[in-house]
Amino acid sequence: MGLTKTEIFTDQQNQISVFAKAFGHPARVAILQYLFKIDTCFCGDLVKEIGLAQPTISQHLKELKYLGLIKGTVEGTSVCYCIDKENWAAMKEVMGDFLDQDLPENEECC
Amino acid sequence: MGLTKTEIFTDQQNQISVFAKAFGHPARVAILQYLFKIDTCFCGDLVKEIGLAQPTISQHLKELKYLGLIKGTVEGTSVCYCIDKENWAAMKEVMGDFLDQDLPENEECC
DNA sequence: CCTATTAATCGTAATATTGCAATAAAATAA
DNA sequence: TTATTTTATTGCAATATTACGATTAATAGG
Repeated sequence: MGLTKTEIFTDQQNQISVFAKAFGHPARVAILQYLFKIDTCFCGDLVKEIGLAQPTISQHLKELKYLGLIKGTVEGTSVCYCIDKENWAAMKEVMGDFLDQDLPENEECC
Repeated sequence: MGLTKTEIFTDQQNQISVFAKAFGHPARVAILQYLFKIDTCFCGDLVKEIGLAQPTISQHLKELKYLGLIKGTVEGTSVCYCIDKENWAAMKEVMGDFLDQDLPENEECC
């Protein structure tokens, strides 16, 4: 056990949870917010910005890259990171459909 | 180690990650979607709907209740669950601020 | 070539999460 | 009171995640 039973859920439900899990750590939230704030590629030292060890940041970046939310292009000895706009928009649609669900006012409800 | 360093992040970043973590499991996504679909309190057997063991569902419900996303009121031997509309709206605002960040078209970017 | 610089990977320890059997608790019905 | 029904809790095993030291690429500049 300890293993999520993905097979009993819909693709949509699994997709939502995979994206949500990516945002489920403040370091990844901070990385993404920083890339948005910088508003261009960031080819500097993300480790200094966030405050975790370099291997830890690298690991978080890897996850975000794997999901396609960020892109990384080699620029000399450093790597340039930025938000993948298309994939971010696609993710937003999936998450939006889930979050923007609405309930009519129902007075019979608890 | 193995412990998230929440103290180095902002309250907002931690809040986003806590909500995201709640959606980071397909069972919790499924539970929430079902409560939205039912569109009223659900006082039936959520275990049959989702397909996990009763203690597992109970645990997921506990987490969602702890975050305030759902309410549960005792109704005889069973419990009535529904979305907490106010808290859901508050959560949506926090997550929305994060997800709806936008980048202007920047051709100098990678 | 050698030496910095920067980022990725490996290995590992600590903690967290998931899932369920067994059990307990709470309310109803007989 | 004694079942019955429904949900919560406990305890535990399996897996996942987080973090970082040590090491390994990969590139740039002598």
